[in-house]
Amino acid sequence: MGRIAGSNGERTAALIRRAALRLIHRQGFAAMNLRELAAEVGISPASLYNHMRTKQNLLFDLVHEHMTTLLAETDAALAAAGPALMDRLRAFIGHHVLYHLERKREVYIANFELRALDPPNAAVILGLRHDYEARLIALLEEGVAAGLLAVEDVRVAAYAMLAMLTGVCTWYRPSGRLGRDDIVAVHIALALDGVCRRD
Amino acid sequence: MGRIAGSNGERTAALIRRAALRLIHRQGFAAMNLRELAAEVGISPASLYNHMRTKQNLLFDLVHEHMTTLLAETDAALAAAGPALMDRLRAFIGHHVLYHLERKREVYIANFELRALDPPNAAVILGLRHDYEARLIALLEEGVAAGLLAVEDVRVAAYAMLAMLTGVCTWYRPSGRLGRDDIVAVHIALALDGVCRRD
DNA sequence: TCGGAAAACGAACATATGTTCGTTTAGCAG
DNA sequence: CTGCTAAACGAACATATGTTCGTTTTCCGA
Repeated sequence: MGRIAGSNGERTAALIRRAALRLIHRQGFAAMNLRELAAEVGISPASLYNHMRTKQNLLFDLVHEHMTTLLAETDAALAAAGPALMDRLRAFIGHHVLYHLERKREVYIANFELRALDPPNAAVILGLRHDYEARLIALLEEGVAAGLLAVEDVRVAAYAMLAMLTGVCTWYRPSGRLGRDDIVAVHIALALDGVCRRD
Repeated sequence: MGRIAGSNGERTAALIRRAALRLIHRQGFAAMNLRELAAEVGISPASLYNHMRTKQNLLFDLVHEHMTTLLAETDAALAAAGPALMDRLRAFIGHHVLYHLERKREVYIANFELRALDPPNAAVILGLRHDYEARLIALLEEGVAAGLLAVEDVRVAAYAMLAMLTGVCTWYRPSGRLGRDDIVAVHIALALDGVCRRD
């Protein structure tokens, strides 16, 4: 059997990436085998190698694209927000939650399959993650300096906020009770004001 | 070669569990192979089966013991706190963070290796997790009813709080800059009051 | 139109991996 | 002391898995 009529490299590559995201998200990278991935795409295991170098490289590509997209979109959202610090902080939170609602598979994989990356690949991703965290840390520091925010430790606060905001990935279902805007609003309120009533 | 002088069933079983926690935490359950585990313990792969039924069962035992311990300790902490709602809420948060600092490997595994459990095993663990979440949801509902708390959605708020509080597992190092009590205090403040300054 | 690149396939390889089996030795109850 | 059980071992099995190879067929630029 040779090349199949109507086959198209770019389309097949996209199918592979989408199926890989599903499978890795459901079972984890180590538990996803390439025969299963190939079956999902509808090609033979050998054919996967027309579109990727190795299994490890496939994971790296998926995570790397996600991280660069996240960074670029975040900067765009910050630039689009008003100049006031609280507006930019709200923009950061809102964008983070929305992005994580829409691309929860990518986010989940990027967060929890870091250990499956080869050390050099992991270092690249950790660098990008560090850049992302730096955006929030800078906002918090600016807010504290301006007297708008009160946190005992900026770095820990940033990590805690990110953990909270990223948590939506683990339970969100598009068919759920709340709409996206509701979820965004709840998280902005929680991050800024906590659960206690303000009088 | 037969039984080794000084060998002891209970001690070996404990060594296996401890080594398994380390390896699963570092590499993930699917990526941990039993030859590596056996080498870490200092026995042969075949000998593992004197202390466990299957690899799957080992994971289930680890997660199950963690969840039942967490539930029992939480109830004890709540019972030991004062009767006022805010005292109990602070006790829940404080205990959660402390427990997660001290047993971050168990927590990480219980949260992120659920998908590696067989469906019947996973159902048991999900039930225990649901019980745990119910403790916090009940506290939040009581606080809202009493007018002490203000959250738009109790269930989402509980999930968000748990995600934030559990996040410490991903970055905490005992040798780090902050002591445990500092970290607990920061998280209680963040969960209750958020990052905004209160005047 | 025609030849090379692209994109698929079946088959196989080398290795990894969970598990079992038979055997052997140490500990301990009677 | 004796025999049963606990706890270890080496060896092997059956299967799974990432990857490569040679081949075949389609697409497309020259």
